[in-house]
Amino acid sequence: MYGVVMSTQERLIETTRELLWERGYVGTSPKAILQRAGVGQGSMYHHFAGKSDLALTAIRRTGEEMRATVDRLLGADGSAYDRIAAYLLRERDVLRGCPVGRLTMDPDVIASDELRGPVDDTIAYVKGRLADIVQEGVDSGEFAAHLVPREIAAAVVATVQGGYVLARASGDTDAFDAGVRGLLSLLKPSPVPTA
Amino acid sequence: MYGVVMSTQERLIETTRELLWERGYVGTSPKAILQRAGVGQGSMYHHFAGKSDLALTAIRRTGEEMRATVDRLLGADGSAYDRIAAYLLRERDVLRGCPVGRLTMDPDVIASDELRGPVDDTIAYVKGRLADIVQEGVDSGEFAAHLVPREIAAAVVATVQGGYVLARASGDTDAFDAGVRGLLSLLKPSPVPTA
DNA sequence: GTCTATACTGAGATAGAC
DNA sequence: GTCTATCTCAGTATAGAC
Repeated sequence: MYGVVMSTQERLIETTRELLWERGYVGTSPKAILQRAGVGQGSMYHHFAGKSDLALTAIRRTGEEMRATVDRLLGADGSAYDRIAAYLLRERDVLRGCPVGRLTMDPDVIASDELRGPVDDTIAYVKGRLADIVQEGVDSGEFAAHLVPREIAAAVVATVQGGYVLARASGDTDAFDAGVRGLLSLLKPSPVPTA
Repeated sequence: MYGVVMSTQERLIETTRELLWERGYVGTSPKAILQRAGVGQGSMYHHFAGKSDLALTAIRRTGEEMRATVDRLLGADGSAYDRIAAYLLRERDVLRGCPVGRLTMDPDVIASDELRGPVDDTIAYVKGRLADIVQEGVDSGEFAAHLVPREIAAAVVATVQGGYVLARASGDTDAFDAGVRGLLSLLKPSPVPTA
């Protein structure tokens, strides 16, 4: 990506993705986007209808990227536990938070069905994929039969999203890691005493 | 609280608490506060140095309130599991999110050690109290000995904070409840086969 | 203490030249 | 397509009257 010459339109989208991640929708002004992208006002209003239209394009792309990442992590080999652990333990820039989840705290995003749409879809997709894995684990006997896949999946995604909150509150990534380790310790299939 | 006559200063603080909860720090303007409080500009700058000073006062109070709530829930009778469940299952206005946790997504709050301070302190306090309960549960044999109290506490708080994200993304409180139930199903002490 | 008036910058969008 | 005016209103704060 770096060093690649991007079209003006691409630069606007990528810059908007960065700023939405850093500052959210309310905290991101068209002027800030244009300055960072090194583009004039006219270009933005030529390619996009306005701030919300540009943001929608950026959010959709970020959502697509996240699905691809999740597919890669959860589609790998290994037990159900291993794949869930891979999702939880993946390298992250923890203090930056989640580029999708953070938008749920944005009042203007939540107030707009159009902007909230891709956020909702992306998170629902991740939960669904995780629920599939948990179901596999239950079916194979790896996980206890009483576990409800969509509930475990929700807990897993919530731990990640909440982990960002803990880490950003303290300014320390350890808080994120602690939560993840706690969940994994609860999820770990105990070696069944077959005696 | 309702119907009680509040001083102008009190009205400013309470209104700011509301708006910070609804819209965050970046999304809350002094003008919006003044209009909702029905107060003129002068009063605000008489009692407070500016937006950040007023916000700091409001955040501190919200943090105190949260500690009191947590003390009440975790100080009740019952097993460790029961008290943690009480915390997780307490009545909440889920779609509003957490008035403290949401501030961690606010770039201006995170950029200011002064504003982030009470947010960090409050969340650390909740984690600490929960860790105490988990430690009790481990000591009494209610929880497995390999569980690390501060990790389980982090997972519990993260599930709540992340649950808000899931619920707000979908516009449905069920997503929050699912995550909480998932975590509780993992945490539930299995009836030990004493045979 | 509280109010209104004023000031200045930024947010968000439009108009029109090149 | 991209740029630079220009416009209107909101954000944040100060000044000074009552």
